[in-house]
Amino acid sequence: MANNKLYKGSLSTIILKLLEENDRMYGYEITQKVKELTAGELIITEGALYPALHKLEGDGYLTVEYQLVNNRQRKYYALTPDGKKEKAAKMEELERFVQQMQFLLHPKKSIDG
Amino acid sequence: MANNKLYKGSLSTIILKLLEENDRMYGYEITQKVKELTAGELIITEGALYPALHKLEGDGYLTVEYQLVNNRQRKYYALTPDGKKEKAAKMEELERFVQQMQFLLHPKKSIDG
DNA sequence: TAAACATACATAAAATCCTTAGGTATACCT
DNA sequence: AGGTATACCTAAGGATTTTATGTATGTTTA
Repeated sequence: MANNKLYKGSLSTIILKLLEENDRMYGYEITQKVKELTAGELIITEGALYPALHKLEGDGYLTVEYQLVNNRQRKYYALTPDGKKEKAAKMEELERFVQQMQFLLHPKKSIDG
Repeated sequence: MANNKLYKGSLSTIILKLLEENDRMYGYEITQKVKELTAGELIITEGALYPALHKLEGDGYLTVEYQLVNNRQRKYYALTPDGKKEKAAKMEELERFVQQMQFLLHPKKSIDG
């Protein structure tokens, strides 16, 4: 990903979450969706995305379906039952991360402050 | 750091922020402070911490002072003026990161919701 | 109609940051 | 004497990302 090094480690969480919301997506679509949702601030590079998708698939969290649209091959990914569990676990981990960062970086404020 | 892979990239931000609050700290103290603030959930490993401190020093963001306490050598680090600027920039980056994660992961909720 | 841009996939080398594993040394407690 | 805490350090390896490059098709623009 470009611009922000903090995203390291959160890419698979983002992918899993987007797939839960959209049922099925293909790689290029994911990059565009992330760009759209963050108003162009977050760019997922393909060199990061495709290996991440392949790993999630290899781990049994995603299924793949090929579809030809406008004479272009798309690979649609969808969550498996294990993928849904993994998504929930990753989300919890991320919430803990954000909370711990609050403790560290805003120690005098309350969590919602 | 142990336990949570999401911290990748945020270690230097944590160090800079803690140094701003405590004026000067030594390495071991930082590991203990982080453990304390996160109720033992976040452990900064020394293999991550010391190289990070050396890099921040090399980049001109930290000064070093040696002090002998109880016959043990401590290296006290403090922010330089550039370090304070860097700390502010890193904090902004982190705030943006958290906000972008909200956009991505809680798209139907408001930011404080 | 050629060039540029967008769509859509992919890999490989290099960089980055971290974990794991070790090393040195002193102080304290049992 | 051995274990734990304090206090510093580095090096090998792993995981993830950036950067660079490749293939191919469709659409827009000069």
